[in-house]
Amino acid sequence: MKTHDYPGIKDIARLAGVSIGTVDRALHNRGRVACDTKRRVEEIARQIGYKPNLMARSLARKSRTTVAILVPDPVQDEYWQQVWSGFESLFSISEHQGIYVRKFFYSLDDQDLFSKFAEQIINEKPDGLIMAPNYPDSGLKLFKECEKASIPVIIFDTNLPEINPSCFIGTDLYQSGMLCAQLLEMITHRQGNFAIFHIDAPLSYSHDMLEKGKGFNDYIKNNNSKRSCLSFMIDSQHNMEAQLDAAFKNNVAGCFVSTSKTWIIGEYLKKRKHADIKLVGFDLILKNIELLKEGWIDFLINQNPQQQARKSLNTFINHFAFHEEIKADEYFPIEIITKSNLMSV
Amino acid sequence: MKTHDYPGIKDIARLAGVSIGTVDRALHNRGRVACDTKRRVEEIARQIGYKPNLMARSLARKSRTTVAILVPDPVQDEYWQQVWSGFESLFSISEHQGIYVRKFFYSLDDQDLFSKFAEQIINEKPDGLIMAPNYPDSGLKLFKECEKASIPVIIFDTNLPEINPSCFIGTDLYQSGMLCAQLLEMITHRQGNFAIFHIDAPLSYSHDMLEKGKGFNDYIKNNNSKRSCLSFMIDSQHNMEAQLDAAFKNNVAGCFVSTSKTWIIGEYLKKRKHADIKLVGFDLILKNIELLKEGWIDFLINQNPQQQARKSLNTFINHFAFHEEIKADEYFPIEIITKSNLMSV
DNA sequence: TTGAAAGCGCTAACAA
DNA sequence: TTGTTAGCGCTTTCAA
Repeated sequence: MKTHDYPGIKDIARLAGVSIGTVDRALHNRGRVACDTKRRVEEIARQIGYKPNLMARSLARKSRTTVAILVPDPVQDEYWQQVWSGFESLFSISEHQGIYVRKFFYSLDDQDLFSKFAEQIINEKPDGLIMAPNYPDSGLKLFKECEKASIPVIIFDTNLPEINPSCFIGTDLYQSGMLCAQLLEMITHRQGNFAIFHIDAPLSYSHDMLEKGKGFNDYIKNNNSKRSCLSFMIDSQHNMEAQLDAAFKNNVAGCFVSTSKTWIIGEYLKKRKHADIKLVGFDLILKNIELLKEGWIDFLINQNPQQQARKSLNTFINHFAFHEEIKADEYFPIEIITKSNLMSV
Repeated sequence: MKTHDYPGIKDIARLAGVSIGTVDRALHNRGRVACDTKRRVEEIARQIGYKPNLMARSLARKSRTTVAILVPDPVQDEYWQQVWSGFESLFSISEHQGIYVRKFFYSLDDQDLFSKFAEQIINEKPDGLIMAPNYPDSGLKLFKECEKASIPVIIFDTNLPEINPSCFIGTDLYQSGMLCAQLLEMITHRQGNFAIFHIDAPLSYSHDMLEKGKGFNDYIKNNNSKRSCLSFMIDSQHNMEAQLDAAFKNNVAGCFVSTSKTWIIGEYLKKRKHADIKLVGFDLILKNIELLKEGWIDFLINQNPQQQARKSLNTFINHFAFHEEIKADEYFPIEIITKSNLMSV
């Protein structure tokens, strides 16, 4: 370890012939500094290439920051589990920077809980909020109240289109629908139609599904495909097989599932031995991975839940600890996963 | 900002009835502490959930760390430019943590320079080294000397198979060859052979190319494809078109290029209007991206140069600043890029 | 408008 | 084996 010394506020003070207190005030526009000294100090700081030591700064400031995270309960499903593990992976670093996380887990079928937490968050006045607005109305309301309280908000996973500019971190749903269409088109050799399956659409997901479906449809329409797209809403709780049997009567050559429930169609294809029907869908959850390996699912789109989560929290770390600005929307790469690149994820 | 107070070393001292000096020694096994007090202090620390304040620690230690980075010159090509921009993106953070980077750029066709830098690095004794061992022999030698000097080394981008265990950060070349074969197989509808192109193989890249080619070949062999694989070494400087014309006489239905020079084949296909020949290759460089958009390249494999670089430097940041262990080999996800997910990267 | 000084939580040198 | 103390570079309060 070398002791590579950088100029500090003390050096500036010496060179400018003032005290460190004055330097501090001059550099931070805290007023009460003669215009003249201020200029001199700034000039010297620039000349010697002064960079504040941020560790010392936050030590001295003794500032502790709270970031609230409002997301679906990870015990509920694997996708949100992956999200949470992404957040967790940064907790040690964030705490080292004096940034503490307050978590709020709502249920995907309990809008009231979401609203209750929204209220609680407003009351607790955190320094930042990361939220997955699965309930767009309540989400929008919370966003606006945070705005009023000037609490920065990162919108996570699903965007709120009403807000502009916002800071969204997630994937472009429409685009990922297009991508699935392209892939399906590329790998489907035989003639036939494409089927879009929306499985078990709860209120809190319907927006996502439709957006993806739209992307899929538009790609097919705009790329002079000879195929038609048929959409099916499937309720996996009641008579699912009958619903699927009916759907597959339409000469289906390729399927697109708009959610992680891709495995439901995969298992159906396996059971019915439809080896020549292609299937693409979403998310690297265990059941999907299994079917991908076996060849019943051809492509999975990975929305990169861990990384999205890390990026979100990291944005706040950089903001609060390093005073970087929070940039506007950041769309995440849409990852294509197939048998051969699965293990590398 | 709230002032959420955490227990510190002072609290432990008070509770244990000793001085903070003793607590410090007890917690850091610096010896010279009665076995008894040590246990007591540790117990109390555990009970009150003591976590050291790392900012204060590094401030007090005043330790400055140097990490050497030995990579090809970014002005030479776009791929290494992307790598370097990945490193750069962490410089502000790393400096905040007292970690300073010393850079060494060698040329891809100048082994001597690599060796010269290797020597220089050994002399300067940095606290860590990140190197892309494009010249395996010299690279291996440097690695061993660092080992002797107990300087941790991260092997970047290309692995040195002789070293085990090492800390490699990059993609699995063999696996990415397999992936390309799978993709090509999926999208090639018509009959015909697959051509593997190794373009302008300098000494410093041949290992990579061969490894990818092997993966490609093995996939085709082991997945009862009816196709054969033909390998071609192309020298783009002399009579390239003739070489390619000769190659394409072999009823080629799909092409695989083992490097970023995929665009060379793409441009050839475009010129000869071979719209029905599929093409997959590597790296998101501008010329490739253009041809991907136009449809002359079907898939590109992204080795994620920026992210690999970030990960490498980040590993050292976590090591030196947060005292995390450096984990063994870390293979990076192999990203599949096609027209529809291109902009999201 | 300025300077002096205390202290953030920890390390490390020195004294006891 | 232990306690004391002087910093690390910066912020902030108080007095001048």
